[in-house]
Formats: sequence, C-alpha cells, structure tokens
Amino acid sequence: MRWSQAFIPTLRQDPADAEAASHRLLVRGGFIRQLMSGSYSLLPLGRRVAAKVEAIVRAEMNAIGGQEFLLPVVHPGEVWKRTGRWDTVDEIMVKFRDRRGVDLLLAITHEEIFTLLAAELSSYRQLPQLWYHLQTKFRDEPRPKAGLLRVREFTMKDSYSFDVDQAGLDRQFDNHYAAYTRIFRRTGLEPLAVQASSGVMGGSESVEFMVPSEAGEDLIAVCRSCGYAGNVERAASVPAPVEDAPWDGPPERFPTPGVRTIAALEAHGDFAAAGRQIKTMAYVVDGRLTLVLLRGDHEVMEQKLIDGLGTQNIRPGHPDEIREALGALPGSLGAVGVTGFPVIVDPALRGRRNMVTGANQDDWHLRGVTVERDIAVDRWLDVRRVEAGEGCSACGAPLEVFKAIEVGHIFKLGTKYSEALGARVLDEEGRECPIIMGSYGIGVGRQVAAVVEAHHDEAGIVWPVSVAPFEVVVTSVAADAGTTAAAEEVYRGLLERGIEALIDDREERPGVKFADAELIGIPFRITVGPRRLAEGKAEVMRRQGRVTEEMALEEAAARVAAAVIAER
RNA sequence: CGGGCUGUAGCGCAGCUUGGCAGCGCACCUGCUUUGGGAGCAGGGGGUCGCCGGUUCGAAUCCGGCCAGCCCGACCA
Repeated sequence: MRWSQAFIPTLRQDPADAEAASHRLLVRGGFIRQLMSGSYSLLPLGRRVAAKVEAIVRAEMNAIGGQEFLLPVVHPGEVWKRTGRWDTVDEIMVKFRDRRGVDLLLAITHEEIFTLLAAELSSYRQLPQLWYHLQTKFRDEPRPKAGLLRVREFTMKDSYSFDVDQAGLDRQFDNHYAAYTRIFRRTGLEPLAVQASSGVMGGSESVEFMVPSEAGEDLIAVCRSCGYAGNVERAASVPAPVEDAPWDGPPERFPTPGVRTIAALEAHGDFAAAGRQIKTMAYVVDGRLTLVLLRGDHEVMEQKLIDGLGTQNIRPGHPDEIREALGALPGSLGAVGVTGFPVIVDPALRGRRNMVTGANQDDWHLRGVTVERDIAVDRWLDVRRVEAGEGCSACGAPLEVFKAIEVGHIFKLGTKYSEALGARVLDEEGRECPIIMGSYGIGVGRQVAAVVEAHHDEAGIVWPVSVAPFEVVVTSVAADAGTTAAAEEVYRGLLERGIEALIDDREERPGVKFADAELIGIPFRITVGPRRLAEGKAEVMRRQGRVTEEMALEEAAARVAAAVIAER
C-alpha cells in the first residue's frame, strides 16, 4: 500500500474526549472514528487489525472442530419469548416492530437462534457439534466508555457447543479454554482465567479471561501463592477474624441518638467496632422484602445475591417500605426477633457473639447479640465483597485485587435453551434428552483495544506482528530520484516475499513520517535516505523499544522479511 | 437513573462575565525556499456558533426548552 493513497487520518493532538490509552491512540492513529455513543466506524487500519484478530480466532476455533456460520442480527421477538429473555433482558435490548407489527429485536447474543438450528439434530450420533460465527451484536449499554473497550455495537465471535452428556460439555469447555489461551497468546495478550459469575446466562460454570489493566472495568481477586483467581462478583476469601468478648446474657437495648451509619456507631466504644457490628441491608427480592446481614466492616456484592438467590429481580428497598415493614429506617435496622421476612446471613457471622445491631427503632441499637441464638437465619450465603489483603480461601495467602479487561468468557449452559426451544436428541438407549450446551465469546474490538492497552509507549501503538495493520513501513526521506528508486526497490522486495508492506511516499518531512509510523505502530520501519544510501545502506528500526540497526540496502528486504515471518 | 462538565472550521481551543464585523494554533489549497525527527515566508479556501423558541434595534453571548457527547457512580452475558 502507498501511504500517499491510503486513508490514514492521523491527528497531531489527542482527541479531547479520550482518556484510555487505546481510545486515544486508535482515534489519533486513524484506526477508528466515533459515530455516536458506543458506536465506532472501523477505518482501513482498524479493519486490517480486526481482520487479523478474526483470522486468528477462526483458525483456533476451526482447530478444535468449529464450523463457521453466519446468523442474522435481527431476530423475531417470538423466539426470545420462548426462552423468556424477551422480558428478562429488557433494558439492554433494542426492540422494534416491522411494517406488519411483528416484534423484532437486535441480537445481543445468539443462543436462541443457534439452538433453533440445533433442533434439527435428532441423534446422539450427530454429536458433538461445535458451531460459531463472527457477527455484530447490539447492546444498549447504559454507559459506553473508553473507545472500543465498552461499546454498544460490536463484533463478537460466539460459539455454541452441543453434546449428549456432561462429559462432552466438559471436553468442549476444556477445548475452548485451550483455544482461547492460544488465541490470546497469539495476539499478544496475557490474560488470567478467573472464576466468574454466569449472570443472566444461567449455567453451572463460567470462566472469564481477564487482562490486567487500569482501563479495565472489572475487579478480579488473585492469589499469587496458589494461582486462585476470581472476579470479585464471585470470588471468596477468608476475612481477618474478630475476637468476641464473652457475653451470655440476652440482647440489651441502648440509646444511639442520631446514629445512622456503621462509623457513627463505632464512636460508642470498642464493643461497637465495625467488625463487631451486624450490618442489616433491606432488599426487595422478587417483590418480597428480604434482610441481608453482613459483618459491619464488610460490603455486600449484589451479584452474589443475584446468583445465590437465582433471580435478577433484586433492588434495594425504598425507605418508606422498609419503615412500614420493620418500623425503622436504614441505619437502625436489625434482624433480632424478625420473622416473616427471609433473613440471609453471610457466613462471616457464623458463631459470632456479643454483637451490636439496629433495634428496628430509630435512635436505638442492641448489644450482646449472639447470631445463631438471636436471629432466625433462613439461609447462610456468601454475599460479601472480597477485599485486597484478605486470605485466599484455598491457601490462606493474601489476595490481590486489581482492575482487568474481560476479553473472553466461556459458559457451561446446560439445557436451558435446548429445553425451551426443543433441541433434543435420542441417546444410545433411545431416550429423548435435551442437548447439553455451552457458549463461548470473544469480543473482537475489545481485544484490539486490549492489545493497545498492553502494547503502547509515549510515541504510539506498538503492534505485535501478528495483528499489525502492516508488518513493515518503508520510509523514504527524500524526494530525489535515487532515494525514491531505492525505497521502491526495497518495497518491491518486501511484497515479493509476501510481506504486508506500506511505503511512505508522501511529500512530507521526515519528522512527520517518523512520528506517524510510530503512532500507527508498524513493527518494522526501513528508512531509505540519501545519507546512508551513499554508503549503500538502509536503517531498520524495530518499533518495540525503537532500536535501530544499519544494514546493506540490498539485504534489507530479505532480512526484515525473515524477522517478520519469524514473529507472525 | 443520580451527580459533574462540554457542544464555536477536519482536530485542539479562545470569545460568552459586560449583547455590536466569528477568531487563534494545527490541518487543507497555491507559489517559492527547505528536506534524517511534527519546516519557513507569502497568498488563499473553509463555520446552520448543537437544535427550537423567547427577550432585544441587534444574540455565539441573556432567558426557557430540547438534543448530543464526555467523566464519576448506579448498572452491565
């Protein structure tokens, strides 16, 4: 490609609205342009990178037996009504009607339609199957941000496995785990595989692939000692224990005028230290007021509640409904003597005695509360958010917590979709059984952004060869006939060797050409200029680390081509 | 959805307080010079000032409404 004819609209200044490095550099480098919130056009450079990522994903999916499909983006609402998701994922789904008044939607994912196709399978002999496609998804996220990291419209590789039994699903899941590991290694990412919440997907097990990054939106807890890693939406830990002072008497009321917070109550003395309080949260779960109890110094992780209770329908209670139910406002709530409402208790409260909690009367609290004696526990459920420094639940070493970008997610789905949509086969004994499914996703654009987050410096992007929009740029730094001819010769030499080369033949000053080449991150630059040309030499610069090397002009194409091929 | 902020040329911004010819830098076009790290000089083109309405002799500027975008939080396969 000739730079003079290419559409590579680089910007000298950072765009004002870009914060994340990937957002800033992809816009500045002329890879993407925003159309609206959470929606980007891929320009030629961006498209080339995305195509490289897609090719790697395809190759690795095919290597584990995947068959490529292409399913529609507009789906009939009727199919989604059959699985219940027309209603349950209401908020992020764009719904509309066609001219006949038929309910339609923009696909947020493709379980329904792949499962519909899988309904044509009829025998265990046809299984296992592994189907995938690379297709646009549209999710009307409430807050798109950070360029390609969180968007509403995006391309995703989603695959779906179909098996007759759990062992088959386990194999497909493991195959994906291995394939994803290879995909990310090839694109220059080093994600951690973490235990994740399955969310509204349902299913028994899910693993996220997370690339540690300050630009990430998820928090993951990691144990350096034993390798345990979990999304904080699901991760467990061992909190520092708290010593209880002995107390065998009944709970005792004491006045706490104006006290509405854990911190304010602590001021009453050592006996009311945060770790010795019981925090009482009032949620409305499926329309019913539910008390959730934690240690005072612990935070609730709502996703754990959602997963543990098996419902999406959870919200904090409104002050007036809480007062009507319990007789007090948040800040003075407690579960002692409460019946008629489910009481969910975090296991960190197990065995605790002589604790402090609200008395369900404003300005009053109770002390001397022994959890199992005084509170009618309906269910023990880990709902506590893990904090950095707490003990790993597997080995006890301190956990680290940091931000990460989710670049892939794999789920064991089970039979939710196959049952709803009638995808059944006959097994070896002739019994009809629902197909056991898994689903597996990788966001292409997000992966591109994650690569930039992991591979950039002050001058711009530093693409790994495997996903670079071009592998080599030939920079001609003078317009005289001799230099131009020599640069063209090197460029031809690269093309003949099958290298994806770009020749910077623009009438620009050298500084502009160098800065642009580094901004867009081409892995190798061959500079041809009169100075070294007089000695029969060219300069080769590797973008990574910006190290330069002189070599004979006639060897440059061959030597750089060999280096490129070695890194593909 | 709550809080904060911003919409003026392709990009980055000033002008708005105190109403009176719509500006600056970069980019773009022409010419000359220059040519190994974002050149110099000269000339030139380009803007419904987010949209609608109001006040006023006169609105980028004041008032009202709306729209869009960004950041934080909530939310989020």
